[in-house]
Amino acid sequence: MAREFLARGYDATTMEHLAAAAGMTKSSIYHHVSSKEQLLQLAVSRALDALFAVLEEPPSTQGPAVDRLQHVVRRSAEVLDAQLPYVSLLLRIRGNTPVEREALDRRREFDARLSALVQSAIDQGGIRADLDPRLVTRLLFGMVNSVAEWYRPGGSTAAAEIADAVVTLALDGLRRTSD
Amino acid sequence: MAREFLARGYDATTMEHLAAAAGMTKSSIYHHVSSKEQLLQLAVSRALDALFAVLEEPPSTQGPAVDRLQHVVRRSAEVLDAQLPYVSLLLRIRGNTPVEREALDRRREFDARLSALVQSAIDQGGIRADLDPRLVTRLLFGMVNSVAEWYRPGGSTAAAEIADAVVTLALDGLRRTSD
DNA sequence: GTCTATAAATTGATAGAC
DNA sequence: GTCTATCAATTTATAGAC
Repeated sequence: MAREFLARGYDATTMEHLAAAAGMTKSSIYHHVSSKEQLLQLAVSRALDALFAVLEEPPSTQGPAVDRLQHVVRRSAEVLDAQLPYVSLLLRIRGNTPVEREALDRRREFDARLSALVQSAIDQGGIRADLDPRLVTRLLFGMVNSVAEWYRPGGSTAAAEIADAVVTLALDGLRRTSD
Repeated sequence: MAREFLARGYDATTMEHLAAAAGMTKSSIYHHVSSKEQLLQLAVSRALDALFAVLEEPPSTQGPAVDRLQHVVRRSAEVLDAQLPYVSLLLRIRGNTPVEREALDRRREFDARLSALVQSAIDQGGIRADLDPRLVTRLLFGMVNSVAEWYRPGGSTAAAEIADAVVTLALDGLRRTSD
């Protein structure tokens, strides 16, 4: 279901598309859900729940902020892998309807939590202080989220490799490492 | 026009929306263009032309690959600033129609050029060699492109500051710089 | 070039049988 | 729970006057 939205985008996916993919007719779908928008609601809630859960994991709540940040970055990439269609849907929301706007509100709350984490890491001297924390947060998780644009589970690139690359690139950069 | 698409997304923007924004009626628009999809065509072509132009600028074609890469990253961020609605539209294309698929083809060609540049930088020892070049390219320009999700010209963050932050973060990373 | 219709197709959703 | 209609609204696009 969310796979159909992933392929074409929410607006371009019709109930007819969903019905064909589910092997039933349009009207049968309405026996299970009340509207197309409710499907969107369910999907983005699933994504948001998974993302917020990362913030509650012990490694995200204990220890130096840099380590916690690193853990959140890595786990966010893994959530993207495990919940790809749902997270993609969330990332593409524009706020066109009440349901979308509520999802955007929750997402902004999540982003604020990330931003606070980056700020803590700076305050503790764990990461460089010469860049705007808000900007760093956006670029860092923009990089993580961009994975949703091309990653497909089961492809040639494993989720763990991606998570490692993101963390390495974000923390140490591309510059030739010593030598 | 492309601003309307930027706000709601292409599919969710109706000819009525465009007409209201342009201060005329729906039918008047059809005096200037032949279809809604032609508007998309014009917009994404503009974005692609601007991006490909960056690759032809002398600093992109001369000198060490790292420097050329750095220039392309910085200029791509600037194109995003100057052509935000058009580039956003391009980035959101899913390939639902022939026009969209053609745009995706051109974009893939652009991505291949970027990937070749990253490969050169690795070959010349300008950037670390322990990460997959294809993956690095995707993450690097995923970070650049993610700026389209939140950046609005005239806001508090200047285009130059963003371009600097992207280059710094990508090349040197977040880790506390010496000391 | 812009307007008022209006056509033609698509699409989200419902009614009611089985 | 799934089906066959079918509705009602939306929306892209056209016709033709001014």
